[in-house]
Amino acid sequence: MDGMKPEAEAGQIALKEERHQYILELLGSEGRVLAADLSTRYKVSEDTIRRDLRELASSGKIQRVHGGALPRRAEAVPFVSRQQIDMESKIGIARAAADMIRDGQVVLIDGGTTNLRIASYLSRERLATIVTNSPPLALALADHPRLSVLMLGGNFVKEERVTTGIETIRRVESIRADLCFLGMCSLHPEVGITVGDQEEAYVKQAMIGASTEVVGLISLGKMGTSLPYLVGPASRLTRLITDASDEDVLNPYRSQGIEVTST
Amino acid sequence: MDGMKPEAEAGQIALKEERHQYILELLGSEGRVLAADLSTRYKVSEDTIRRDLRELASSGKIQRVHGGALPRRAEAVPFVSRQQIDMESKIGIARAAADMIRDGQVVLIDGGTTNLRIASYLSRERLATIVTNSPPLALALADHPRLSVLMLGGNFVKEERVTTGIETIRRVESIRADLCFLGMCSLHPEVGITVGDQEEAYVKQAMIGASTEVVGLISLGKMGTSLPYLVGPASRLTRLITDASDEDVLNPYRSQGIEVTST
DNA sequence: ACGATTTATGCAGGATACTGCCAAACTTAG
DNA sequence: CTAAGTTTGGCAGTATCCTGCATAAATCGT
Repeated sequence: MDGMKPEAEAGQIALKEERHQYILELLGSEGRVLAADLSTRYKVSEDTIRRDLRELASSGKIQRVHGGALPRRAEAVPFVSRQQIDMESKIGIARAAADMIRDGQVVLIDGGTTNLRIASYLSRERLATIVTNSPPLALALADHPRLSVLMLGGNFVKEERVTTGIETIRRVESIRADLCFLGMCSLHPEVGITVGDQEEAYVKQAMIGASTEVVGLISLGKMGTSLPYLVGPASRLTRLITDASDEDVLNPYRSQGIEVTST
Repeated sequence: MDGMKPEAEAGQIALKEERHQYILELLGSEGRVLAADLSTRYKVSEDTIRRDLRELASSGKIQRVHGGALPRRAEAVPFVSRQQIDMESKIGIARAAADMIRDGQVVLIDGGTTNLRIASYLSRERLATIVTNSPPLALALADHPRLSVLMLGGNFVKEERVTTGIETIRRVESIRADLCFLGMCSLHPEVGITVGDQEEAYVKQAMIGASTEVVGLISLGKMGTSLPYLVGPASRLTRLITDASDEDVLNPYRSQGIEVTST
């Protein structure tokens, strides 16, 4: 009532969007931000900063940690231990994906740790044909009583645990699938679907072409990022299953005609 | 701007996640880390470092050891298989088989639990091409640094964890291998090599035909038995590796011109 | 212009997380 | 075996976080 702008003088950041922008820049240059530090810097309470950070984190722009935030790093862990990362979200996504499969369908399933989890949530009553280039997935389905599993051969890429190459592609091209679950390394509304390996990109392209419906499974952390090799535009997906819930993140996909399921 | 690596501000690391990231990087570049060293480096107590290491270890990202930690490359997928059967004998057989492989060779390896063990005993220096219809074997080789792995596609037989069918056979027929390790379900000097599945029998036939040398791996308990589907006469084998040592059991094979290695 | 609805912010509290210290148990090396 | 170094689990202090609520600013509809 008294002073219109309590402390916000020239040079001080008073608006939320401005702070967000600035936090991102700072994160880019310093590699880390602390909640307490930001609070004194912008002359706002720590609660406000925390809200800012929470918001930025929920739209996937930063990685929130106790005490502040870090830039979202590309995971430097090419091991099996990726399975542990984001467990919670992957479970939700995988379960939603498993529920999409109907009796009698032919389903293409790509590699990746999220896709691997689909196996756990497939109803044991389900009768379908699963086609995959992921040996771990085939193994995970070995205990399922009614599924028929077709393993796609090819060169085995150790890091990703999938097969690739012309052999894999040829075989995929001779299939007509109802459904395809594509493992997403990264997805960006404008850039599209991208991966870190050229061979894998070709395989994914073939899978997209072979299937009526193409479903992308992607956790929040990978949205809005991109990698060197392009698979295709995001619009090649007919559906997106994700744990992201921020409308600003999801709407760009909806406007491209992609059905979005948020778990 | 170049020197913005974490090292530059090692004394100021305040966030847990930051330390974690840094520890992983350090582990990647130095090959090991010491708790006491990390403590002075980050200016936190050793207790905190130990907690960090414990946490990283429990999520599978590092291997905790007394005094510090090591990278965790050698750890493979948590196989939940029942390979306990005949452990002792299978280890000896698998080790002898692994020793047969030479640099530059193309090696066909069939499914089966004994064959799977070959992966563990393959020298990490060995440079060769492994062709297999066993997804578990391909996975077991994923941590090997120098091998090239070709996965044979086909219908996945859940009980045996191998691929079969015309697709598998066609692909095998287009290969010229130096060596072939055949998993033996049962072997009889007169009846020959037999298995419990027709499709598998065809695949094994193709493998025998595609390889210069054919090695049968068989534990004592399976010798002298037979199953419904014939792969071919015992004489199709050029070598037999077994834990049987009874001359009466082995001589019938020797007299067919088969080299016999008893472990 | 006015009140009503929405949005942003700050504050209080209870809950949670992180850290350092300590004692007991354990490991490693002589 | 002992001795030194290491690890673990419990404890307490502090910092950080979240929830709900109240206030202030901004937006909106009439």
